[in-house]
Amino acid sequence: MASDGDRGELLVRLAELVPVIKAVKRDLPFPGPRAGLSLLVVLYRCGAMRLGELADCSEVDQSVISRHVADVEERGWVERAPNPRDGRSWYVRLTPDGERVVREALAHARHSIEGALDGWTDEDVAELSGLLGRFRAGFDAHRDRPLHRDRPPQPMPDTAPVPDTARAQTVKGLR
Amino acid sequence: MASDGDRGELLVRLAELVPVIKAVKRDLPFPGPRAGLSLLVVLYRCGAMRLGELADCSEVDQSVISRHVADVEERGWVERAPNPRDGRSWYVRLTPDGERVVREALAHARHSIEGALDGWTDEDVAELSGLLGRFRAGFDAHRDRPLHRDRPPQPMPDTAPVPDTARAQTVKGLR
DNA sequence: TATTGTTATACTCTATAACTATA
DNA sequence: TATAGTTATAGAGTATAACAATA
Repeated sequence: MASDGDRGELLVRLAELVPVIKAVKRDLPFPGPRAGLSLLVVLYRCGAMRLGELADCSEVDQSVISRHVADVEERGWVERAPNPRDGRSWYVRLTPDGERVVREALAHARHSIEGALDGWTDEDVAELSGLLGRFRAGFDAHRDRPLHRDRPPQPMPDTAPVPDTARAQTVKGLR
Repeated sequence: MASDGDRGELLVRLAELVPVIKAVKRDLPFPGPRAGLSLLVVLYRCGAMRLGELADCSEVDQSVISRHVADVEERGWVERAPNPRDGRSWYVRLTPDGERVVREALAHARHSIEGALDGWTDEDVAELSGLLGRFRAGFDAHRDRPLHRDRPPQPMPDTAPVPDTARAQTVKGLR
């Protein structure tokens, strides 16, 4: 088991990562609120999911996700499909345009951290990625409500996406 | 040099750390706004510094730091001392009470990530800490305005801390 | 004229609580 | 009765711009 001092050192290293992530995120040429991007990345990695799952993965309240999804939906980056097995919930998935936006943002961010990896070997980078993944998995495993990043993509219901106008009606209870 | 795919993987691992940090921070029994805590941790690690330096380290605007410092100062966790070599600037340093608050917060956070490190050896943890430190240093080195985490503690001017009432006067220009 | 720090203002992000609809 | 999602509201966090004091 890792000693207390070692854990303390790791904790501070993680804390010191926050300004770095903040800087990388700020420099992104992302059109629209940055919070929407985090949501798109989750969908890009894990596939379509319900809003509540999206909230859990993002560690924010459902009400927050609800607004952000509405925002990126208006921008045409995600679309909804009703859950045929539960009329209360929606599936959210990336549109092709949304996937393009995510790819571009990730490519830019990759460029931002490029300099930080000067002199790193492929093995060094893989080692860090692996340890971070292990840490994240361990954290999820010991959590009441895991962030379940490794949740396998749920099967999408084979229904057509719901156009915005039609959805506005169903939201008002006319479904 | 690390390949593009490896860097992309690392990037996503870093992004996936954000909800973890968010969760740990949320659970802290910290009295007062969480933003103030980040500031205290920087002072705890790097020692006394000016507000502008604090802003750089925290990757936020000076105006933001100005407000947060005023807040934690009111709570008695930091104190200011005038810079004898430059009448425009202040040094900010932790009070004993502020240091206690930081230690308690860090101890609690250490406990929060304990479970995530189940089965880790001291070497594993040290390896991750080391790689993160190296990454951070590399990022700083390639930045226009580095976050200079490793900035050595500046010598504190040997003046007495400025009481709140006295400072209110100097702020109004009566120094 | 440039820089340090403060303040006014507005915008983004977030949580809480009340609500609708469905299970 | 419980759960998924929405909306109203308020609070926290932030950046921009204008400002005062000092270099």
